Amino acid sequence: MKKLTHDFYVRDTITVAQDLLGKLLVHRMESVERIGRIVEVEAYLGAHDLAAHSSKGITKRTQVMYGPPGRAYVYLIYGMHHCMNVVTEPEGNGAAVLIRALEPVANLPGNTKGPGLLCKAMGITRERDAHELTSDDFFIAEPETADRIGIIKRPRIGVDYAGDWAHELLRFYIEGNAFVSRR
DNA sequence: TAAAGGATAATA
DNA sequence: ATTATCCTTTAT
Repeated sequence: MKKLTHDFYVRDTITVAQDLLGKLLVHRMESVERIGRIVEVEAYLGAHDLAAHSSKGITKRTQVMYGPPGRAYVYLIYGMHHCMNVVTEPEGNGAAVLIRALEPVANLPGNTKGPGLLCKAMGITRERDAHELTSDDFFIAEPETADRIGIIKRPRIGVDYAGDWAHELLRFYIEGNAFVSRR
């Protein structure tokens, strides 16, 4: 399996977000290897993006987003669900890509349509916050066979409070895929 | 459509 | 220390 390296993540966030579609998210734990194909993502561009957590500046929570790219940013939302992001762009930009839905590939029980559900199925918790995605137990890889895919662009979900940023087309998903959370 | 639930960040 | 808020899900 071909693991994505630092060079992949350091690029422009929108580019990385769209390139992540079709890639494989791999999490190895307690001798099980869980694998899901990324079918839906959202781009969070940095401090100027009012919908991004990093727009509040550097805090204990957001310092991961401002750190080096290629790391996981995992947080708890609404007191009960975990969401996973991937930090992008050079250190200091505070940009990241939220993984919103997976298509099950291996050892993924239950629903993976939605950021909270996918983390539950993958076994991802805050213990994986700031974890290097170039590591051997938690990473993103290039699939063996990459078919050509169509990309649909839509406004992000759950960010109505972000003013004009709420309308930006920063949510991307694979056209026609049955595992996209909403359409 | 609304309630749940805990961490977070702002306020005091 | 207290409170408003939240990149969601589930159940009514």
